[in-house]
Amino acid sequence: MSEEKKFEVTFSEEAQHLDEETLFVVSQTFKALSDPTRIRILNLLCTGEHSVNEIAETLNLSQSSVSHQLRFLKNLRLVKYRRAGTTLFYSEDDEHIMNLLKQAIEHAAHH
Amino acid sequence: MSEEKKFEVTFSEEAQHLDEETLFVVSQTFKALSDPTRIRILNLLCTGEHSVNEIAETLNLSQSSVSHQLRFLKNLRLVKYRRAGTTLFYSEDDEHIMNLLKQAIEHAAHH
DNA sequence: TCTATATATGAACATATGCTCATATATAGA
DNA sequence: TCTATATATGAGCATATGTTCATATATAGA
Repeated sequence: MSEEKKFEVTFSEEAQHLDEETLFVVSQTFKALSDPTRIRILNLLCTGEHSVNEIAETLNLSQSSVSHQLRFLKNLRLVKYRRAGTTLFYSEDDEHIMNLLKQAIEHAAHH
Repeated sequence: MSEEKKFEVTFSEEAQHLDEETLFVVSQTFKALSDPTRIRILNLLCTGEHSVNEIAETLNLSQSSVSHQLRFLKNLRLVKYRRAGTTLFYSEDDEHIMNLLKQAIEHAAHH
């Protein structure tokens, strides 16, 4: 059985002013979540940390492709890594954004 | 003062199985939210319905560009429209996804 | 029907994106 | 230091994306 958690999400009903920087950050964040490969990687990282090769093998992707995408996600601080010898274990680094992803998956899966 | 609302968001802690269709829908949805122009349009529609020209003038965009983007958003059922003579009033059509956008904006604006 | 206004559409173009391939870098062990 | 393993990186390429421009369509009124 999967454990469940509840989050309280508060936001304004009105349109918010969008300055250049906020607009850029929001668009970049959603861009990160708009690619099937990155979605699969992040969804896998929901289960805990994984090395680059583990990710590549589990998702049937090339090592290079995974590494490129992890760099992308790391630049946006959506993932982080821990080194153990020559192996890098990647994991989530933004609980809030991961919640957005999970919400979208549930929304899509149930409709 | 802006009115506030609270939503309870429930989701699994575990990675969810992602079938092809869910993956496609999720990526398409986030792709819709990954472009600054579409974000600005959706953010404006948070304040209620607006005609194409109103949107174009308010956001300083070309009529053509707005129309193209609205078609994109309409195909994904994120917006809908109501006709009044020759004018089309567009408005939100997916409360859940709009909530994701608002959450992301708040997240970005407060960091 | 003719005209004006509002919106939609398609082509063309420049830029962005994601992948592969080859290779570079980094760490650990012999 | 030499080798093996793990990961990162850059170039090149095919495709996707967002805008503009010109034009088409649709509705209302005279």
